[in-house]
Amino acid sequence: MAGVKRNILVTSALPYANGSIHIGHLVEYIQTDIWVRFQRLMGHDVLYVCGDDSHGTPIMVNAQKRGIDPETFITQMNQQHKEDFAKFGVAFDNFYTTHSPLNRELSEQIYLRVKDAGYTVRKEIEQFYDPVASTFLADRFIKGTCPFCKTPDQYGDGCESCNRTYNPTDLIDPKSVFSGATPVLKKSEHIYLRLEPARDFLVKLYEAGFVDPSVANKLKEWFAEPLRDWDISRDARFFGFEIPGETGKYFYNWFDAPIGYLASLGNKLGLDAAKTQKYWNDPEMEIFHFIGKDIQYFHALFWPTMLNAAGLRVPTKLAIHGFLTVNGEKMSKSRGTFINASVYAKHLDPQYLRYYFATKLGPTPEDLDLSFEDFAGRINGELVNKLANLVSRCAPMLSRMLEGKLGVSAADAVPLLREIRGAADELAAAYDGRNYALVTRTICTLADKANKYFEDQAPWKLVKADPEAARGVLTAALEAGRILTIYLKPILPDFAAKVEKCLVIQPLEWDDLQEAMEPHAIHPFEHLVQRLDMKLVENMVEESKESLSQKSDAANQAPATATAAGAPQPTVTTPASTASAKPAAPAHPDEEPLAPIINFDQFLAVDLRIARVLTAESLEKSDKLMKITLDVGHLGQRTILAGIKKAYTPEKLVGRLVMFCANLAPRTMGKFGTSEGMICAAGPGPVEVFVLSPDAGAKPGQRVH
RNA sequence: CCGGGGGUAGCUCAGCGGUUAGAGCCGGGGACUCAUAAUCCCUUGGUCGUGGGUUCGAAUCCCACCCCCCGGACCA
Repeated sequence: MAGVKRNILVTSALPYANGSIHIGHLVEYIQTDIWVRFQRLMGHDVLYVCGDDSHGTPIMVNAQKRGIDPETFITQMNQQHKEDFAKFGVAFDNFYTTHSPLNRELSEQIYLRVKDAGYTVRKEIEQFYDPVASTFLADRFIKGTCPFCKTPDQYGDGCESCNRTYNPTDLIDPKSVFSGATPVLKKSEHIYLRLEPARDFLVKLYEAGFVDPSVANKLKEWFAEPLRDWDISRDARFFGFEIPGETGKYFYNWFDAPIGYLASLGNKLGLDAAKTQKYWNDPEMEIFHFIGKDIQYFHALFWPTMLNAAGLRVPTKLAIHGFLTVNGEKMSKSRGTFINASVYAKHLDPQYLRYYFATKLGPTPEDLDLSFEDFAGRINGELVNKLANLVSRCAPMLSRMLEGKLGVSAADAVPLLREIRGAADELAAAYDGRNYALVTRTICTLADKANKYFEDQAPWKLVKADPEAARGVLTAALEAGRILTIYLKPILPDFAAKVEKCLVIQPLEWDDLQEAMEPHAIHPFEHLVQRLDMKLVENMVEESKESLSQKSDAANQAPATATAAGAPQPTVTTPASTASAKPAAPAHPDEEPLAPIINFDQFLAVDLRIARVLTAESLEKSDKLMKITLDVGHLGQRTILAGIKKAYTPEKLVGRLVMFCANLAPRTMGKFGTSEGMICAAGPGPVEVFVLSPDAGAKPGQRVH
């Protein structure tokens, strides 16, 4: 059955050591863990390694905020991550960190070979520089006034008040956080990884099954244009590894992060850098990376290019999953659906989530939804009522009425048991192909049949007339339960352990499904899973809402732009950009914080006016843009492009009075033209937008005071 | 607007060229009492997003359109 013994290295993406693990991340780790447990159950050799992505500016900043050094911070996060994963049964062979001597050595060696192979190029770019501290400044180390809302003291990558993102060059009155000096633009040389030389290699790789065909199609879109070089260096004041042969230059953390897979492997096996690479290169070993679709770029484009250029083998396959939504929407802190792993585990059995995700996971990178209603239905209706019930109704009866002794399966159960055993190959193929939804569906169908068999035989009646016949029925039903437990074991290891204990059998392997149990005595039954009470879900949601107010806990607040973003977080980078790991804030938070206090002069600086909408036109080629002309009385007419298309039709706007900002600098918006001001509206957008109007009597052109 | 995925019973989904379209849950009726009020039987419920086309035959292939989700552009 097991066939040839496989040697497999499996990884999950490295979570970023800047925030806690949440249920979005868990999709990936649970998916991977189930696959690993399945392969082991089949008797294959599997190493499952992972670790934290521990480098980068956000980590520096976060550590600084807490008044600790980055090393201490990432050590704490590493511990927390390990604990969280353990709660969910995610059984890594090793959970390491990219901030380790082995990873440094590997990164240096791989880099030097990539460089020697001609895959790097130096380019000069302009960047802010602190002339007093003599250091280049990453976005996070520049503060200034937000160019949009004028809030002072904002970081160089985005405003915490209005949540808009921008470049540090856009800031008004920028200052270095180190010296307070005004940064100057200074040229800096960055090192880039060239991708174009790897073009043919990559295309062939995709065609050879590196990814599933549906994914390959998407990847090939990138090849329509020349592949742009990837910036892999960061200038000093960076938490990471210095690039060999350079001064003040560090590896961008996305360069050393995937190398962390090798480091974790080598660390597990006690190998040095050279031996780790040799081990990695073993052609007999399969390598599977489980990742989210948000980091396809890195794993399908950069990573194979790096490996190939460095003379290392490329992984066998990328297993890509989609994002998690909760109740059909993105996880939301204010709704309490942004649920941290530790909070979940406090309220609910982690097995529920493993089972539920399994019922939803297929081989494609489709998004999956955690609907609480569906969740409770699955757990109670399938896991408890079907699966657990089968053992739960047999074992106690056997103990109470038949001395707890198993006999020989009743003859009339032969077709049932044959059918259940017959599903083994189909189930194994489904597991191997990551089609867990099919696995659970199939198992449930078989459990239904076993329950029906039990019902038809009515052993509770039979036991009075013919105890031995009843023993045969109970034995058969428990045999069915045992085989189904083998099938479920990768998903529900705890459940399986309890069944093994109750039936007094050795830890189950896939091959054990062939042979029936010998007659023997069983142990008293204990519940395999508790019924799920919706009240517990509500409690969990409540606590998740509360943690929103704990602003002090920066780790919990940190946007999950981890290497392993299992959550519906915005994609952080593009393949061509000089990607900085800046967290992209949601378009509008549900509850915007109060902006800092301004003085009267600052208020006066904003010239708000009343205007009448003359024309309004929805722009065809824009998702949300509307072109509006305003009559502003003595100030003449204005054309404004406003992002309110999803909320308003032209008819609803023409003729009405609105309030708008008249002294905002004109802004060119792509191909759509220039916007001369901004119409005032409230709401989180883009659908919920509410344009403001004055009471009757106001005239176009009047200023709002 | 561009790219990707999807629209099948109230809900979650399977089926992806071949008999009268399926499952689980939910609803309704009944049976049973071993079991975590679980189980078993019966049952209501669908113009398979819309309109064309190809075919002896289409939920399944092709074209157009509508709607939803995910990226992107753009916006905020």
